[in-house]
Amino acid sequence: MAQRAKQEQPQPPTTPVSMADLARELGVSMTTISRALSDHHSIGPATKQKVQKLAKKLNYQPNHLAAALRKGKSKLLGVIVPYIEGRFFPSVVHGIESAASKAGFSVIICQSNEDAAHERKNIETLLSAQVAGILVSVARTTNDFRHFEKVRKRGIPLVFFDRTMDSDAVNSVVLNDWKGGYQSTKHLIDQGCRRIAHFAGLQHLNIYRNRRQGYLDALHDAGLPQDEELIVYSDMTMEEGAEAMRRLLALPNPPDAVFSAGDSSVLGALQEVKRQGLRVPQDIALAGFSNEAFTSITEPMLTSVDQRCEEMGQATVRLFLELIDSAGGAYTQRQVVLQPELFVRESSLHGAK
Amino acid sequence: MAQRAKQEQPQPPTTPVSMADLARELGVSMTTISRALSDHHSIGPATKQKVQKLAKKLNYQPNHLAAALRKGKSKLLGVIVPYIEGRFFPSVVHGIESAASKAGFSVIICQSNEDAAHERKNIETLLSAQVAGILVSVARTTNDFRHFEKVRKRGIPLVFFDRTMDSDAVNSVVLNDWKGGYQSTKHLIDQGCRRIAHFAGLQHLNIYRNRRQGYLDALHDAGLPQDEELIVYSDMTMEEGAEAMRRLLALPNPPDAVFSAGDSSVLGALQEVKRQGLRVPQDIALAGFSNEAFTSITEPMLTSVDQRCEEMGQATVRLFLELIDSAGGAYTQRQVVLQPELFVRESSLHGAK
DNA sequence: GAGAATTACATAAACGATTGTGTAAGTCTT
DNA sequence: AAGACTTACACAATCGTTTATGTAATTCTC
Repeated sequence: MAQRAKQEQPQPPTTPVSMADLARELGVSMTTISRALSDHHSIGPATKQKVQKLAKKLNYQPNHLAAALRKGKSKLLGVIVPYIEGRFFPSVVHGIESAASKAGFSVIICQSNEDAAHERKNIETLLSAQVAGILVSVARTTNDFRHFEKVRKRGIPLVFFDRTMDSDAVNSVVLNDWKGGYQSTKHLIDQGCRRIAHFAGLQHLNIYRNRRQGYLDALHDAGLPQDEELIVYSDMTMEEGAEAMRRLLALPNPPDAVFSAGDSSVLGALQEVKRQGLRVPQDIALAGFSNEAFTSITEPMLTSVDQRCEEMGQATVRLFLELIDSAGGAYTQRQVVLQPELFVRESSLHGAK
Repeated sequence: MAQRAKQEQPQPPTTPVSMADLARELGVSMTTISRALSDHHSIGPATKQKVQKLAKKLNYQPNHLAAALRKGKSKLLGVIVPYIEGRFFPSVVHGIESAASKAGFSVIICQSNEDAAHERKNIETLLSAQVAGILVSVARTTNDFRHFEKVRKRGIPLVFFDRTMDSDAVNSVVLNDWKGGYQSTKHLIDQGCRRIAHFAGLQHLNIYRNRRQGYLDALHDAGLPQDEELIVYSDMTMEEGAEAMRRLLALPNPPDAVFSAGDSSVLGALQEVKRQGLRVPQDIALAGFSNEAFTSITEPMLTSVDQRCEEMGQATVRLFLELIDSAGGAYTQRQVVLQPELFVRESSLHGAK
């Protein structure tokens, strides 16, 4: 049967040129092509020139998949975050992407949605994509860490950032959350506050546990009592912050300040305080954590601890790069700790009333 | 809690089991393994069972790279955004990742940093990673679109979202920005405003051009004059918003409202208005665009147009999936238009003064 | 019960790059 | 001038899948 002329085919997809094409064109072997392109010493400068010129001319695009398959390692970097919203994770991802891209890596993003099972799935996905490494901030619900063990067994660099495991046997990049809590609380004390409450997050996450400990230690160092009645545990949403504030203000002996481990909850608290006709910081001083964008547009502006989001992303990538460089010593585990920065704003400045 | 300080052996990385391993174990060919795992009809149910059971038992993880190499198409989806900050792009990416992941695709994120050259690089990177498709929101500086042409030539689905090309010959998912501008402006008119200014973005981007046109058309339909003096073009940062507001308020005949194509600039404007001792919305009503998180925590809260960020991400993935399904008709280009939603808040409500 | 269709599997060639090994020539050493 | 290097390249195996093409055995059709 005669084949009908395929007339107005909008354009058959052009297949990209391969190394074989270049080799044929120049009458040399594929070895030569491969080595010329990767600047191998065993290829003469003249040949290299020729090959590279032809590659430009034919617009040769290396197939990274093929290379990755052969070499067993791709130029892909897996990242798992609980979600991509708010200020923190988008900024960290921003930092990761920038640094990774500079080092020639592409990043694959996965969301765990704060779910441990989903996180396990993500690990599988990334492993079967043959990523060169995995950067992860663990989901809130993760309490079993065996899926991470598997990554290590495969010899693939694993770096935790921000939310990590309680172990020295991991690579991690974290903020000195303790210090953030300490500084913030000490600042409130310095402003004359004596009864400082704390909005605490879920205590199985290292970050919230450390912030709380910093708070407690600052109180202790100042000779102030530690009153569990003044610590409110929650997910620290705006609503929960407002609710917590209501509860605290109703105490017979209400606090004169709040240090919150999150910004949303302190925002809720601020609104509640204003709703009750009280003044910030005169009646109650406020300090938060995360330095969210909105902290500088509330009235009064909110004091908060900056988490160095972008630096954290970059540091995480740097650590990853170190790990693949030192293939031999890859089993030494390193912890990088970033220093927080306290941004003092109106909500805690008694002098600026 | 017991500290597991066990000295870790530098265990040699275990190599993952391959189909060959399964085949050897069962004494069948790799063909059988491959087909059993992909549920091919030519494999008997008993054999399928056996293979799948062994795969589970040995914890077989398919090497997607190899499959992708062979099939010429991977399960990777490339995404190029100008940056990952603020509300819009993180949310869209969030939507994209969720939808893609549901369809079995992993997403590779690239940032163009608003730079056309960088964007070209991103395209190369994604192509050589053999992605199955590319979703892109073009950089502000892009005015040459040839690099996108190359993607089409390769037969790889390309979908623009939000910021697109001026052409029907593309697949795109956009917001009805015109309508957002129109609704917003009409709302201000309905509130009694008669001299409405506009903060306009760079006019070579479709989104800002359309918002401006919506604004103009609403004025026209209401029989109001269009006064170029009241349109301020800028990058719409907070500072530029404040500056623009200053300029407008200094006019002999200042406006009684501002419709801004962005939220940051309207926030700057709000602060400037308050600084000058004027009241919002009584002296000047304000409306923005993007429905940023901060719009509901300013005082007064800011009216703004919601861009359906997450829906946009999901719709973009859906369109991509349609394209790869209908491999034949992949050349028909589709435009999906999402409808904006105006969130009316205090900054524009004269009745609620 | 002969031919067609279906079932159930195997063989082997891809996909596109990397790389250990082999082999000529040319250069250097002594 | 003989052995030791170095230079410059080719051969062919390899990474882990997919898949076109067999090839028997079984079942179905009329």
